[in-house]
Amino acid sequence: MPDTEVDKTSAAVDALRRPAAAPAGRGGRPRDAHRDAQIMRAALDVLIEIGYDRLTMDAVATRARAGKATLYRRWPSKEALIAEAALCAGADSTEAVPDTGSLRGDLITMLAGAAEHIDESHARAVVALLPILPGNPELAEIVRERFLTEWQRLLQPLLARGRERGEVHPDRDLDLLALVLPSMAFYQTVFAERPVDPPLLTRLIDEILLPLAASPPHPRTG
Amino acid sequence: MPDTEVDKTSAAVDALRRPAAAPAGRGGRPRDAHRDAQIMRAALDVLIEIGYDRLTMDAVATRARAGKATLYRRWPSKEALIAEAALCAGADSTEAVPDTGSLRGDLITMLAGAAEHIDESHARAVVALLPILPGNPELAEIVRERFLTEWQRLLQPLLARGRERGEVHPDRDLDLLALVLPSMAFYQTVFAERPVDPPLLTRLIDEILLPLAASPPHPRTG
DNA sequence: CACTTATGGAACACTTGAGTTCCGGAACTG
DNA sequence: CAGTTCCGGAACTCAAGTGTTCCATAAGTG
Repeated sequence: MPDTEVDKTSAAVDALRRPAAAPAGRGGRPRDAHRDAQIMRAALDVLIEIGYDRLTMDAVATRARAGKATLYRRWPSKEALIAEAALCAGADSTEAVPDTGSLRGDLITMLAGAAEHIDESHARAVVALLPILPGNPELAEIVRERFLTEWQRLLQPLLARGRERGEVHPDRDLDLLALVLPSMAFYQTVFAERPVDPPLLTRLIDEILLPLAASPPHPRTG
Repeated sequence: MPDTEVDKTSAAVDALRRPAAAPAGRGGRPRDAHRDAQIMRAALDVLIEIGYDRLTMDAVATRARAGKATLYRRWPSKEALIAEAALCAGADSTEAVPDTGSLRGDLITMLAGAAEHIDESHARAVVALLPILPGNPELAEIVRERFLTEWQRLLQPLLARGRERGEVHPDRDLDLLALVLPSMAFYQTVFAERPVDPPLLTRLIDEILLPLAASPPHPRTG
């Protein structure tokens, strides 16, 4: 898990883990930290392929070329491993806020640069995690908050600057605006099986977000 | 399952069922057809509360006040029962296409009249069903197609008429337009836990769909 | 070197839940 | 009436999968 994560998520991830390896200096084989990421990557792949219900720890261990005991030395349960794997699937962006001179340029630049963590597999991982959320309210809260805030944190600075430039109508609710792209992208991921690739995002920006941002609410022209 | 369903879904539902009860006339107690709907209602409730992973046939039977054998006389497996329950959760609307004289009026009237099947529990049921879709491509296809087409079938006639009235810009792609509301409603359901109630829908219509419909794509005013 | 900890693979324990069968009673036919 | 099918509740079967333990080997410390 990258160390730029918010405290709340770090605490949640800690709660998903077993006690750490033996401290250095006592002798003994050191724990290979790379294995954690490899195991989680394998877990995520299996999760996306066959879903949470059919996923077994045996399958994850085989995929990761690890012993099952290696998995259980790190995570106390299947649920904990899968939860952490899905939470870590999309790293936070450390992109600087672009300033291309136009809202369209900013949006396209930002989303191109942030392709890694709006990667479709993140959305699929979250979808695959949805079924266990009813039984785990803390995790549900973190997943929801994280998924909601990620896109919004990316989009709101751009929309705000667009408003200053006069590209976003002054009466526009930026919170609501920032929901449009993630909503449509997520819907595509879940239902349309259309890859959320740069051409699609560009189309959504051009045909949906930009015209909407520039228009006033409640046009009532009809 | 209402008999207005498309053939594909009916075939899919038939495939989810065990052979029917003994034909009438042979004597023996008749099967109570009301129990089917009651059992599925119970299944849906449990599904939404605790998710597919934790749902047990015992829990559904208890909730439905039925014997487990009663469930298995109708459905061959847990998966089949849950799949049919979720598919039937939202009945198709038989609403007439409203004509209020304005796109806004049409949208609000249609969505108010169709509240039953855009009920949030339908979306939650579909979400809860997502985990079994990777292992069941036919069902996945039906769920996706059905969920996609339902809102679109409702919205497209209204948008088309709006275009005739000059309320929808002639360059507007109606397929894409018809995706905006369902996308945002679904996102709210899954992540924001905000009830998709008439005030929210009205707000989405006023602040998102109507201004968007009236505006041309690619404004490039920035 | 002895001692320690981590590893993968295998064997193991056990419980949970899907699915099946049984049975007394209910609801039907001829 | 006898025979038939459905019902709910209970008992049952069994295997799959979670989670645990074992062990030879590997990778460290002092």
